[in-house]
Amino acid sequence: MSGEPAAIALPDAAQPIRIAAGDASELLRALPPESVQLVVTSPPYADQRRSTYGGIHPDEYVEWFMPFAGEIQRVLRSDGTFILNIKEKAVKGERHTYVLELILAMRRAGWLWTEEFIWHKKNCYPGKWPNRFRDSWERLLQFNKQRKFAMYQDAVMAPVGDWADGRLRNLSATDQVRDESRVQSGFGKNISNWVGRKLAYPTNVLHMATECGNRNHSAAFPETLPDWFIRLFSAEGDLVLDPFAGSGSTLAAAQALRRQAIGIDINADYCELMRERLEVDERRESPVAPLQ
Amino acid sequence: MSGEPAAIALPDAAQPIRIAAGDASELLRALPPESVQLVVTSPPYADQRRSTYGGIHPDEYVEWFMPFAGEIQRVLRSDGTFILNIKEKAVKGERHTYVLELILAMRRAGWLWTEEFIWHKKNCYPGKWPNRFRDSWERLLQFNKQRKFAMYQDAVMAPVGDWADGRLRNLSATDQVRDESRVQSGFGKNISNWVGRKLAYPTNVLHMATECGNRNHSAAFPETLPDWFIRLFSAEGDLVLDPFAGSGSTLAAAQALRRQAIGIDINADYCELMRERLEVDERRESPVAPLQ
DNA sequence: GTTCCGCATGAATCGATAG
DNA sequence: ACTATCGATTCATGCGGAA
Repeated sequence: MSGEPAAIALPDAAQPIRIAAGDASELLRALPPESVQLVVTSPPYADQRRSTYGGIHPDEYVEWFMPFAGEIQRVLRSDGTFILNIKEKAVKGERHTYVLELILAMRRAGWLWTEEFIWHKKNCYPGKWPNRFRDSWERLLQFNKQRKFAMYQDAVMAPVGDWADGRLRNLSATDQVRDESRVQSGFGKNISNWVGRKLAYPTNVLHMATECGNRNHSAAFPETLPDWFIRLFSAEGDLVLDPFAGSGSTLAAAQALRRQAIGIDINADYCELMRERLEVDERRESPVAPLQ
Repeated sequence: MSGEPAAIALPDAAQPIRIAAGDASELLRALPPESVQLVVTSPPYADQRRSTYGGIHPDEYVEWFMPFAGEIQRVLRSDGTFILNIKEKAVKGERHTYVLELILAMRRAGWLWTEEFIWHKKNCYPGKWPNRFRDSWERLLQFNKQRKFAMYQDAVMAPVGDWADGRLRNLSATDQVRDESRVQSGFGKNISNWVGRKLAYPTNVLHMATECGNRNHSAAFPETLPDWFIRLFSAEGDLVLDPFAGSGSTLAAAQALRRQAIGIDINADYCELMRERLEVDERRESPVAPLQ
């Protein structure tokens, strides 16, 4: 909890991951312009997580967010990408419009709204209401500064079809279905399982379960999500930024993929948890070796 | 092609399906207010289908659409629902904002934007672009006049979960996966397969393949889609409206579910095809019996 | 080592109740 | 009237413990 850096510095080979506690719209001013290749973030949703964050009223959400967008625009490279995970909540029986307003405000500020990916959450929150089903999807908004941006489509190709053609390994029904869902989603870590399978490009719908084993953070999004976007929109050594780093999933994915990364969170305790998770010690020249 | 009715009349028991050729914003004036329980429609997309429809420029889409919305608002019952299938196209590398603007305009006109369902198209159109993946989803916007509306949630419950708990029947891998996908989608026709399974409410993400054998219509959406919404938001005998009826999928689903229905399309040839598909003869008291 | 079962746990939402 | 808090509802997932 001690020794929080007062400002952020650019990562380097010796210290590829930097973590800072504070307000991203202020801390980012220390970064040079056009220094970040990719921003992947999931800001606090409106009126959610009140206990840990301030809690932003839906009607004030756009006004609250745009200063962050402004600094992100400044530090983002011209061929860089900004991925924003967000979903409007239901207010008085209606979906609130602040996300729509946010997209329009971003365009007025000069951003291009390139694409909207759908994150289909297979294990969404349960519940039953007289006028509504469970909400099982969120938006992943892609913004860019230019029409041409860096995109590495081959890095996210996924195997197709073979789960149904008899070459499937002899698994339990549960594992077979899980295997199938992994294939459908386009996510999976064990590349060796994919040898000999035909690869295809994914679509703009991503199937992923939310993270259950929450690492002392109320809203971790699964590491496979930033992993996918980091592979798609950056190369090794590129700098990735998450201005609302939370539990550090984006940083962990960036670290595993050998990208440099900066994580910022208003909550100093979360920053400390992230440093532990990533084994980052900002006081040293290089990451601390695992203790055991 | 002869004998097009000049106006639409309310369906009745003898003639539960009515089809009219013309501009829905004009023809609907013949209907009494608060007479329709559910509207399910997929209007021409912006700048698409220019050969068959007029082709609406994205920048003028909201202005073009709102007169239809106005008449729909008039004829819709106060506890009725309006389901609008739409998706913005990419223009100059960006997603166009006319759908967002449309939602805001609908709210200004007094509609409640109750929910946004996602239609995940499993077999979306193939293709590859340097800066974009295949678009495999569309919006299904739900609008209402009041916070309280008719909703029959039990009518769309689907079996769940059992693939994971060991009670699964001893099926081949392919059948198991197919079974699972049917469960996920919440759609399925063979009710007998569901006996003894636990039912659960679906979510707001619908998994459906697009219709392949398009019936001489450039953008048929699958009949299972209107089928689902008709079961969810109407009861037997209720009146369903599709002001952009196209190939008649909404009418066919309504007919099969014993709802009354009105279909309107600007294209008289499509109306004739619909009458053939549904075996509707507006000149008689009752539907014509199949010829063979 | 596997497989199976039970259980806690969520970026939720509505309606009622209380201030 | 308007806002804040609480209880009830519900299900996919991952974990631990047991067979």
